[in-house]
Amino acid sequence: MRDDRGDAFDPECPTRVVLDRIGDKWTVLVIGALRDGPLRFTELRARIGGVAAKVLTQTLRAMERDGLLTRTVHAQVPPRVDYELTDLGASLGGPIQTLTDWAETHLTQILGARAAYDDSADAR
Amino acid sequence: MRDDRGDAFDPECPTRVVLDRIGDKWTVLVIGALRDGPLRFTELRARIGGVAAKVLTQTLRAMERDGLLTRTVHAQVPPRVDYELTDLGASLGGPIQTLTDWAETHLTQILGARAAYDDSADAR
DNA sequence: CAGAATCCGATCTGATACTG
DNA sequence: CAGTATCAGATCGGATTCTG
Repeated sequence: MRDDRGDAFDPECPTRVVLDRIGDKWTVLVIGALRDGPLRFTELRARIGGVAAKVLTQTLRAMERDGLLTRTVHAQVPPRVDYELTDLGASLGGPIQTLTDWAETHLTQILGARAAYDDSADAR
Repeated sequence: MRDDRGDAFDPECPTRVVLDRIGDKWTVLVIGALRDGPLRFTELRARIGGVAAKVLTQTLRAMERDGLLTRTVHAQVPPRVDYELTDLGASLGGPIQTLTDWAETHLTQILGARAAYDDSADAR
C-alpha cells in the first residue's frame, strides 16, 4: 500500500511533473477552492462537487506530497482536518490563471472547430 | 467507430476543455515540435521520441479537431502528410510557456517536498 | 509513408460499504 | 468527520501486425 506515488517516467522534465499534477481532473479545482483560505475535508468536497471521497483523498495526498498544500490534523473528536495551500501551491495559481484566461478567450474557437470537424466527419 | 471524441463531461468549463487537451502525455510536446514550422508524421514522431504511431495519431486528430493544427495530405506516392500549427495552436504556446517557466523554477522545491514526504512515510 | 486494426496490461475514476 | 477497503467500468498508452 505504499507503491502508488504516481511518478511520471521522466523525472527530468519539469513541465511533465507539473502537468501530471494539474492535468488530472481535480487538482486545479482544489487550488481554486483553497484560494480564499483553508478548508476542511467535507467543506472542500462540497465546494468542488461531484468528487468521490476516495478520489479527493488521492488528489490531496498527491498535492501534499508535492508541497502544494499542508494537511493539518486537529486532535479532537470528531476529527477535523484542515487543508491549506502552501506558498508554492498558491504560486501555481498564476500560471493556472494564465491558462484559464486563454481558455476563456478561445473556447468559442475551439468549440467551433470541434463542431465543424464533427460535422464534416458525420457527413461521410 | 465514431464515438470516441473524448469530450469531458462538462463542456461549459473552458479550463477543463483546455486541460483535457494539454494534460495528456504528448500534446505539449507536439506544440513544441511544430513551433519552428510544419513537419510530416514521421519527422514529428522522431523528434518527439518514444511515442507509438497510434498514440501520436490520436493526439494529432484531437488537436486537429480542436483547431490547434492543420493536417494536409499531399496527393503523391509515397504519401506525405504535413502537420502545422494554426494561429490558435501557436497562441497556446504562451500559456504553456508560463507553465513551463513555473515548472522549471519550482521543480527543485517539488522534488524536495516529494523526497521529504516519501522519507517520512518510509520511516514508518 | 502514414497510418488502421487489434490486443493487452496498467491506470483512472467512481460507487458502495465500512471504521476510528 | 474523515477517511479506508473493495470492486467494477472505462479509458489510456503501447506493442505488434497489416495495408493503401
